[in-house]
Amino acid sequence: MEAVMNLSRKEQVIRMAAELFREKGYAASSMRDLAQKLGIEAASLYSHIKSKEEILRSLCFDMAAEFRKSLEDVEKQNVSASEKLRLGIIGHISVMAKDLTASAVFMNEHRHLSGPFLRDFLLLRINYINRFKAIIEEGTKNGEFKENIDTKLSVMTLFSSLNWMPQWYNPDGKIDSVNIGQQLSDMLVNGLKKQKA
Amino acid sequence: MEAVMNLSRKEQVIRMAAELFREKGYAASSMRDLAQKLGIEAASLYSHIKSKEEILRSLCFDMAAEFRKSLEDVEKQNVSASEKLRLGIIGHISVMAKDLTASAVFMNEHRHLSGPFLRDFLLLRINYINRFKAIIEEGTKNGEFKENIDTKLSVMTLFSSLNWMPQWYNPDGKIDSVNIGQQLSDMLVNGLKKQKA
DNA sequence: GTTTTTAACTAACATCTGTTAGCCGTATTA
DNA sequence: TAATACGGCTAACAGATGTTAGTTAAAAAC
Repeated sequence: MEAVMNLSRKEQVIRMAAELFREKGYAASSMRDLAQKLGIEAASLYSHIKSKEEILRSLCFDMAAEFRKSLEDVEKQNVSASEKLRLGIIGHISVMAKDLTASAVFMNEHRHLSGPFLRDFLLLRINYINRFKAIIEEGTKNGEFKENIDTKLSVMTLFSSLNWMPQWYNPDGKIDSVNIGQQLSDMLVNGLKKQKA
Repeated sequence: MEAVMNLSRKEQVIRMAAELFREKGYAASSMRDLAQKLGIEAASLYSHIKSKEEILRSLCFDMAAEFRKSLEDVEKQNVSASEKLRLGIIGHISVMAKDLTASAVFMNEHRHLSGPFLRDFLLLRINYINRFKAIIEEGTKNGEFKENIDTKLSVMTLFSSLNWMPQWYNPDGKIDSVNIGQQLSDMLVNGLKKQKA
């Protein structure tokens, strides 16, 4: 149970760091800034974390794991491509909505990961994207979507929309995350779907 | 005429800075890094620019001006809302394609502008977005688009897609910028357009 | 051919950076 | 009650940061 308390305080540090990184960016955030937000001295942070980058790593890879998990659940389902896409979008947005701050860091600050960690992160990311791409391709092959679609453009458009949400979405507003996922997928899918002219 | 040469060298500095800021981010880019890219000493940079932030300012505000100009040309035209949207999208992408590096900086690094400059920038930006929003609203009012659209979501989706382009678009690839704008607007507009069921 | 401009240099500044070492009070555990 | 771990502290480091001052060689303008 010491471990629990330890984690609890450590996660408090990480959460504050996430807020800071989101506001000012990773590189512009100093350990002294972070310490001040917590009301302690900079050196005291190192009782809880090993380095500044360790914080970024845990933020990025924890989010990546949640995104992955969410998509895996969707892939198991035996439904049409457009339905899979819809569920994938809603899942992604739900994961983001659970921690918008970490999501913003995940997507804006990951490039400050060093060397092999950055590499690993990018591999996870491209894998995730490719699995969405596969869903779209499945839809074009079985006739759900238009045949002359540029898959890369489509999937990048989808991802752009998803990834910028933390920048403008207000979780206290009138529109909740499932609703927003629903509308977004409607908007994109109906743009992709072959129309019965 | 001295001014011309001066500008020419100054712009060389700014261009290199744009590349650096894009790769590493503004905060993580040092003046010594920049100097090294140019083969000179850090202090020598100050013969050409007043400060690090001045570089960022000129990058951000120059791009903002070009976006604005492009949209103004479109607004003058007397065409349908969906056509205006199409032209606006193509215009935006064309401006970006003319300088993808500066575009990436414009959109990822503007937050490091200080105080009043950041404020001015954000005002320009929201104005630009609102003018796109107005086009979409025009379309919903005159029956071109579905009535039950969430305008904010739509315009944010559009912007996300546009703004992330510099991250993945390869200008040497097979698909040119007008083509991409065409496809993107097709994808979005046909998602918005009322469908003759 | 003298003056001016351009574009670079060296040296140095004050401050900020991430991080380590070693110490100490308080609360939990044995 | 003694031992341990938690969470903080101060002091300090070695290096990086943006920027200024003053200088100088070469090129352009007069």
